Amino acid sequence: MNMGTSKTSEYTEKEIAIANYAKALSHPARIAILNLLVKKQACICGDIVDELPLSQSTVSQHLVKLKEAGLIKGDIDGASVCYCIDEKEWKKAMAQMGELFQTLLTTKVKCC
Amino acid sequence: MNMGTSKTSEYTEKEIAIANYAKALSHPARIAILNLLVKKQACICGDIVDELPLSQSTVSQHLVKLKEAGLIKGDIDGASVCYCIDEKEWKKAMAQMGELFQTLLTTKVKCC
DNA sequence: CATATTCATCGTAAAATTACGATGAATAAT
DNA sequence: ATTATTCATCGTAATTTTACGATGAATATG
Repeated sequence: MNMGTSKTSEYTEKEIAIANYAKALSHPARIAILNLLVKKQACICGDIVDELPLSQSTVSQHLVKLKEAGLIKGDIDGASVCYCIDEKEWKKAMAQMGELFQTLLTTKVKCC
Repeated sequence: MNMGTSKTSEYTEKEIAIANYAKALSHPARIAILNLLVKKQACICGDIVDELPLSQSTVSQHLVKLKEAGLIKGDIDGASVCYCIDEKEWKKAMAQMGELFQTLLTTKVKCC
């Protein structure tokens, strides 16, 4: 029995990509950082630390995760660093997530 | 110095809500489950296990997390359970996440 | 040059997440 | 009634995440 077994051994690229973006957004501190970057309408740096209930090193780690996910970029500007939304990458991210959202929103569910 | 200290001791409700939704989506298995629920256009149950590279108990745990986040619902149907997208809750979730996305997309960043 | 500021990184500890097998409860089938 | 199927939960181990202080590199300021 069980001839047509189709247990996948991996996930699709898309699934992994979306999960990674979601992971980058899965902590309130990182959402707060993104909001700060927009609200201040300027590339703040250590100011982020002042606005969050976290130490400098912890904030730095969150910034690394946002950078790794490609959601923000940080340019060195003298002694300080200028962080801001990476518009181009952000759009790519949102396009991928939006695709999933749209599918789930528009597909008519007819059960339960 | 530092008179106007405004280090927040907490995050906003919105930040926490968005982070929670993102956390629910932060694992490829859970993205795959959502896609399966849509693709099959029917409330599958243990079939999910056959399609994923995970054990039954692990899949069950992922389903719990999706349920806790309010993204899916599961109705008991005899011996099996019928899972499907919770349309109403899903729309609420997407509205909240979409709000953040829109803000970050439309706000003109003028730095870096 | 000496000192201060800004930020990243290292080491470490605590907590959360992920995954599995084993077990059990509930319903269905024989 | 017995047996099989479906799913949740428990216990546990391995890994990842979160957070902090300490330290260090780089630039700016005195």
